[in-house]
Amino acid sequence: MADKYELVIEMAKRRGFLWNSFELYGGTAGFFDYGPLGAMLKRRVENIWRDIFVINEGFYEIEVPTIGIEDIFIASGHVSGFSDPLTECQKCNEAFRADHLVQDVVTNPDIMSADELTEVIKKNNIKCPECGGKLGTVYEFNLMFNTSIGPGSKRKGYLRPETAQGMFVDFPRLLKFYRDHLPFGATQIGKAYRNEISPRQGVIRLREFTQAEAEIFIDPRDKTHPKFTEVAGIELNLFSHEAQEKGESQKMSIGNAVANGIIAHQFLGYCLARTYQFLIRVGVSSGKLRFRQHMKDEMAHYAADCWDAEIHSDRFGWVEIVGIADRTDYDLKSHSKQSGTELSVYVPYDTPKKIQRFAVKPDMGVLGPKWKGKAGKIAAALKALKAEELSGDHIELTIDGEKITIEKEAVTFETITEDVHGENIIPHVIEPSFGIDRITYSILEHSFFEEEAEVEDGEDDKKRLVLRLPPEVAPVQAAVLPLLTREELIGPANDIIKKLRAAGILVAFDDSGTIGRRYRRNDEIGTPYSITVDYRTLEDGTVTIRDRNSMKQVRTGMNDIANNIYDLIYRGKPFDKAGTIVK
RNA sequence: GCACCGAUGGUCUAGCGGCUAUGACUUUAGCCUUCCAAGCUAAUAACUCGGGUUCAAAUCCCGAUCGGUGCACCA
Repeated sequence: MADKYELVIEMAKRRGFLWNSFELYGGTAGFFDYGPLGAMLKRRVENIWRDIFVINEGFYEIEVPTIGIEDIFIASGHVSGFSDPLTECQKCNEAFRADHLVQDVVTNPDIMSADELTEVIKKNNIKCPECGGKLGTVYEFNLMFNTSIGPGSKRKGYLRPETAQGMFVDFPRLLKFYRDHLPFGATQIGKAYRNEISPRQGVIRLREFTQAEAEIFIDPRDKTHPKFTEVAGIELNLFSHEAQEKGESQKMSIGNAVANGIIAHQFLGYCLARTYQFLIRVGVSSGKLRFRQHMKDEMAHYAADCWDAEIHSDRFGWVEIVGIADRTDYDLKSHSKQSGTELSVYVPYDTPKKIQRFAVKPDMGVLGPKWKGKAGKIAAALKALKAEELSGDHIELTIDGEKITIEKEAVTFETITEDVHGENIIPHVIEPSFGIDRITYSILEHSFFEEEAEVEDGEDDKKRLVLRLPPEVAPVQAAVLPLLTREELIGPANDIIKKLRAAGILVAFDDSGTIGRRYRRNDEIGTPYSITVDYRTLEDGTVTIRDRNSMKQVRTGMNDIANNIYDLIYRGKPFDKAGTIVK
């Protein structure tokens, strides 16, 4: 009956990967603690993400407050759009979306306030669709956690529901940092918060979770990627619109998918490829990974194309762990409007363009003294006029409802030809957005194996629990085990520990119980390598290294043990090159 | 948020109105042990919380919390 989720979570709790938060006080749904091993695992996943997106792609990381002011979320649409108007039946207590109930009677319920919706329901005598009962007052349930900034409640604040807005808000600073050149990107790894109505599914649906997001600002006219050829050959499991209608995903190279128009453009394809490489590197199994394209009706209206990386989970089926979207210029435009600041990039042309422009020049020397305070408005109105409107003897204007007549001497106009060297464009945004908690859980589930161990005569079936984590993400990277609990073996073991720690390797010492038990303990938490000190160590200074996956051993010198282990973990050194095979 | 089901050491579990609350595994200390968990000895450790019924509640009732399942929600 126990499914894999149960097995994995049980192990994770017992060994210190994941704990329910606030357990001491009974716990609260939607919150999880990372224990000592879980926190380390998660940190290593984040660091690999940094290696790929920050170091190799050059998208510097920023860090902004997790609390945002109201303006940000008005611009992003979260204040209005991240809430649902609910109404409850007074009789059967069922809750309904008020906007859905009135959509037949009014044209655009989306933009109506709760009060307006209440009014509409009352006027049209709309009843509970379940039992026909009376419906209560409409209220907004917003999924953002809110708070107030400073004493009193004047300044509203919200815990951010995504890290993305931080990068958009800092756009002008980022643009300067990158010296006014497109494309550029910024990333952020941090907490985000959503006050889910009823979170279930353990660590899959959290109220506080960690996102790793990149916002990459590109020229909307050029969505190619200079390094596209590097990834064009990578084959992905694609679940496109068409594939979803057929119900079957297809293997296809990124190059082909872009060429055939399945993926909208190179830049998006490139992000899919790097996402794939990241997920495989941290330990998601490729056979349980697919990229699903959003259907047209599921995509945000502003998005050009959107793909989710999904992993297959034993209990939950296909689960979204990454979203990769072309958000076009939606976010920058919204913040531009809300803040009243232009958010654009000046892009020079290769060769300057000749542009013919009609220019109106009000003579402020005449207008100023005559019209005083109104002169500014008059000048602005004049500039908006066309040639034929300016050519009469008098020009009639209406300023603040007052008719004003301007003599033609007060204004000159001409059509001028000038060189234009470039233009301001609003970049498009490509957004790969990663749910780090879901990825961390996926790794645990995909790495978790229950194996039949060899059984000697007269023994029952034996199970070996092993977490086949990639060495690079394993929280404990090496265990040092004296074969027997004896002083003379513990000495060299401590020397080895010192060397490994100096090389930045997280190492555990364990001398409790039989050697077999200790191997199993380490298998269960995914420790990739165990170093055993035996009596031969005292004779010739060699130790054995045991490989967690194969349970094979090599014997090697303890002098360069740190380099040896480091190469095994980080440089992909094959295990049989680490020493001479034992047996 | 609604409905149904569940909750006992770290983990799994016995209990069915009255016990000093089973047992196993784990863990810890010691013994033994020269390479793949469960040899020996000992120790630590639990009735989710709050009310109620009763002489007496882990056990019955009510509520809360958490977990599971279905519905709703998931920008």
